Amino acid sequence: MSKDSYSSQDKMHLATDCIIFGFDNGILKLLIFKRSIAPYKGAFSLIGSFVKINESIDSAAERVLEEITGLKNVYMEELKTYNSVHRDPGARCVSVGQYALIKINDYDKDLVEKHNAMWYPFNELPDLVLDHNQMVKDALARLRRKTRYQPIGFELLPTKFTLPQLQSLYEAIFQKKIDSRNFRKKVLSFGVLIKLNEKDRSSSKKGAFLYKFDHEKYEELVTKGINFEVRSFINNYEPII
Amino acid sequence: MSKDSYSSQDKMHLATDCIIFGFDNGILKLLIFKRSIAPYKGAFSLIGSFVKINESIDSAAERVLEEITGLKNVYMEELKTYNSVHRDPGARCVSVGQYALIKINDYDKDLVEKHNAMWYPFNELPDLVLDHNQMVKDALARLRRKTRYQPIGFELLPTKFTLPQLQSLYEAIFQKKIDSRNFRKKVLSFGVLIKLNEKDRSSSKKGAFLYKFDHEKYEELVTKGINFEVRSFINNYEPII
DNA sequence: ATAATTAACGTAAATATTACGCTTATAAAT
DNA sequence: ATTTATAAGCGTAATATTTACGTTAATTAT
Repeated sequence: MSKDSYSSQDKMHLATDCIIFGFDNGILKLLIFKRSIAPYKGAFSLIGSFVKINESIDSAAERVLEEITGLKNVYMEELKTYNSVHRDPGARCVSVGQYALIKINDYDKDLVEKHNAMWYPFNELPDLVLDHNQMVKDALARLRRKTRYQPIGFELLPTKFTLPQLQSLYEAIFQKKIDSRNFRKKVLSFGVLIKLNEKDRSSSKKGAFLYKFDHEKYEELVTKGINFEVRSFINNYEPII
Repeated sequence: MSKDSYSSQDKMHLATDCIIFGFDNGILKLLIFKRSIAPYKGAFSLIGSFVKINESIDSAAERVLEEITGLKNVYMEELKTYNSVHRDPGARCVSVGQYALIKINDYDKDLVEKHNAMWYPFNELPDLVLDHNQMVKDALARLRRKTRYQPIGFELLPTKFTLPQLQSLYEAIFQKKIDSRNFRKKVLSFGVLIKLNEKDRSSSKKGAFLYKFDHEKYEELVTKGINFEVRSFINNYEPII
């Protein structure tokens, strides 16, 4: 949800709301915005839109996402529907949550600012309208689950990234410290990382080698039925409160 | 989808379709029905309904499920939305797939027959209307994924079941032979099965002990963060074609 | 009795995970 | 120049889990 105004009481509305994740220097963030128009003027909300009669739900989500961040071709996936009859007091409105993973340096800062949107650390989110806080929780749960068996996290990192960066992303997602030696061993063993002849020195004197994700190799292994399950993520991570 | 007739071209319809799994003596089956009214009269279809303005999507699914099988309190979960603009040539209709797992001996046979519904082995499904075959594929993929880490399969077995039965269920879901000694060891190790002092002799002279699922213990372990991941299911099972 | 069949139990070998210790490269401080 | 501090990178032994497969048990039919 997060739209303009309603009219008829007897019409079924279909909307989509985007749970937009970003990863900023060790911190998992969410893009939300402060509504400048009624209803819920001044309140925080996810970014969403009604679905038009001649567009698919993902098109609608892509449309708002581009409108607000300037980004196209973003990783996005359906989360679930939010459909309780009275979730939106203004009208019967079913909303399809979609979670998106974006590379946080790529978005259009002017656009975001213009729309009153801003990045909030996941742990410091304000109250959001309607059931949007629930959507956010569900999205993190899904992100965690998906991350267990699919190297989806790469969507949140720049194209070139270091192993320590990758590790800190997983630590942010699971809210859990990981042993760096075992982490390195495990992720390299999948064989989908290409080591570059370049270092990133922004966080240490020694500098860490940059890697990129080998999409081709990944697809090849997926069709072979290889699993990317990471056992150490599975156990003992912090619950989502 | 799977409804009566449409009127306006400019209205967004919301429907739900149920992918109903059953497990019958080693074979995974699906409950579908032969439409006796237009549109698609005579064609096979999933069981579905429009969602009414004053009911949630799950209520709608529960409503049709009860209408056709007589069953209440069935395990059911949202799969995903099917929302491409032209998926239904009759109108703009978004359908939410819901998959349900039922104990195949419990349903009301007269009701099912009356509605032209019937159980088909998963591997021998006929062509279904619209995108229903895709829904079925997606549902199996989801069932497999979910089964990996949650003992969801019990929903498909009678309350009392034997270990060989449980194994054959997993073999049907993953289309893969499992070593019975290792299977037994693994599932018992979770500690959520209660051995009964009763045997089922329907499939062997020796007879196999009956077990029941310990829901309480299961919930307790889940809150403790125990995982029910079964590694041997993860690898090398048959792809869904 | 014996054979045939499914169920149940056990154990060794192969793999994978976990818990650490140690070295390396470099910039900043002395 | 040398030392120091720090993150990065590599390796290995201990532990746990999975896999492969041999054996025994209960029962009915012959």
